[in-house]
Amino acid sequence: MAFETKKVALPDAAGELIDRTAYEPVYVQLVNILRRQVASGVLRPGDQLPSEAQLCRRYSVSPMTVRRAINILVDQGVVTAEQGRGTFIRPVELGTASFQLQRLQDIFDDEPHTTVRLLQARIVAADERTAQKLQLAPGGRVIYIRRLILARAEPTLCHVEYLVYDPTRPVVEAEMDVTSLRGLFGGTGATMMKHGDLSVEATLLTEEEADWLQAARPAAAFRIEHLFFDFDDRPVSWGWFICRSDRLRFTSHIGVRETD
Amino acid sequence: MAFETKKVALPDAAGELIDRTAYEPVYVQLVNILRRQVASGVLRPGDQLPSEAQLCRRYSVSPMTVRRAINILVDQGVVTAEQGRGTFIRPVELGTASFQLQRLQDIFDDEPHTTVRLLQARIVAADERTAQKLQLAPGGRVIYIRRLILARAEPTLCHVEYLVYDPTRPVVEAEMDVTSLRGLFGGTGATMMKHGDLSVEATLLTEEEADWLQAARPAAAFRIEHLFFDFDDRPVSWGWFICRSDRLRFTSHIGVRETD
DNA sequence: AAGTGGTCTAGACCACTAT
DNA sequence: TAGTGGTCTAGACCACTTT
Repeated sequence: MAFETKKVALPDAAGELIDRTAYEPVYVQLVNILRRQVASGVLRPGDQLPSEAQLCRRYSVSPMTVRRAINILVDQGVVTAEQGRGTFIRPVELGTASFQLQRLQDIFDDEPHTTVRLLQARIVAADERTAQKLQLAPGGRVIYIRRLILARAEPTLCHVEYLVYDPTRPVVEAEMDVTSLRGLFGGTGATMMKHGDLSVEATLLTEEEADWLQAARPAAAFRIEHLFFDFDDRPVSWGWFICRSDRLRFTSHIGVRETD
Repeated sequence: MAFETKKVALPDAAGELIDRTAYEPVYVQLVNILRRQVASGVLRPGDQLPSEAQLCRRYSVSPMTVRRAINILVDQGVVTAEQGRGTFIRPVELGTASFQLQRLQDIFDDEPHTTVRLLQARIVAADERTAQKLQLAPGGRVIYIRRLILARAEPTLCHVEYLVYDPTRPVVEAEMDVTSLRGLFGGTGATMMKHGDLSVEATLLTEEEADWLQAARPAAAFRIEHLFFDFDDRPVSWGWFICRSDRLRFTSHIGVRETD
């Protein structure tokens, strides 16, 4: 039984050839051939790949093309290449899993079904924590903004943001399009940020937040904090999103599937 | 004033050359030169990079080497290349942020300071949800394991796991090294898993969990669920980690710094 | 000494976009 | 038509590991 499946699997995987007439580039075909061998179990963690010279002959491609394919597999975390020794299939590791914040962005980008409601917006003196984050003198002025984001009419996200208030900085005006998150994270706003730091925590909803998000307390939520800097590396925006956990889930996959 | 900084910045960034005697490969040097131009603001979102031919002449390198450098910048999300048009600096986007589960793995890997305490381990009949996840007939047998992980003597993580109980599968014995998480996620265990699915949620601690983690209720925590498959694509392990949010934080960065 | 991966060259040809 | 990125070749030379 086990023998039968092997008899079928091996020639299939080992017998693949490059199709020079195909739309897919050769190096992509080679990546997929090797990925399939890992995904099907022909190649297992710890196994050594054929050497680059062997792969050149086996698939009738030039060394550079083989190297390109292998570099991609290295980037994808499928194999590790060790100079002088060889290239080996990597075992699956829990730590390699990664979660994309794209899931949050998707909510904003689902335009016709997403609306932003302005809850508060006013100029205030920064408290100690805010002043420290935005590198302001204590009591410096900031724009305090509180937004509620509704996805398909369901309250989904709270957003609290503190913006440096400085009339000489043009960024302020762009940000003041307060009922559009795209202003901040999609279009023009993004081009005014050089970089930013982000962190994700689990937190309890406050009474106020639960009220806005129409959730019963106690309830757990994601807290996604952000700190953005302009092109002079000065902080311009500090704040956080609060998102009900049942409205946002981060998923990931480790190990090799046929294709990505 | 603004003119002065420009006078200093431009020749600095534009005047860099490749050092052929350096230990760093040429393509890495070129990546870093271009990254510095983005990080310093010489190149801004939307700006077009010099063409590949221009870069070849400018830095006296071959086309393949320039292409390699640019491909790396594309992979890093710094630029986008559009055939026939040119290569352009990408604006910073929130959605590109990614969080690595390595932060969790680090806790396990900090060996001398991490201990695993077995709370429960027994063979039980799978409930409906477990049977569905592990693709078992209702009432099929599973090994139920509950562990507490202490990092530097502090209770940090709970782990609940259901393993398919099948004496014909060798994986079971390897897993039964119940007081070592490395068995599952570091060494031998990992080589028996072909792939797995993971998800992260925010959740409330149950009474039992709060007790074990020595936390006051109500408290928020991360819930990291996992489902692992063997080389025949059969599920072998389903479970989840519960981690106090104050003991685990996921951080990320978007935009370009001098180097990664 | 033989075999491995790592870098780099100097082109060629193609597909696409703009003018 | 000119300029752009995209692919691919057939080598060369180097650094490293193993035998």
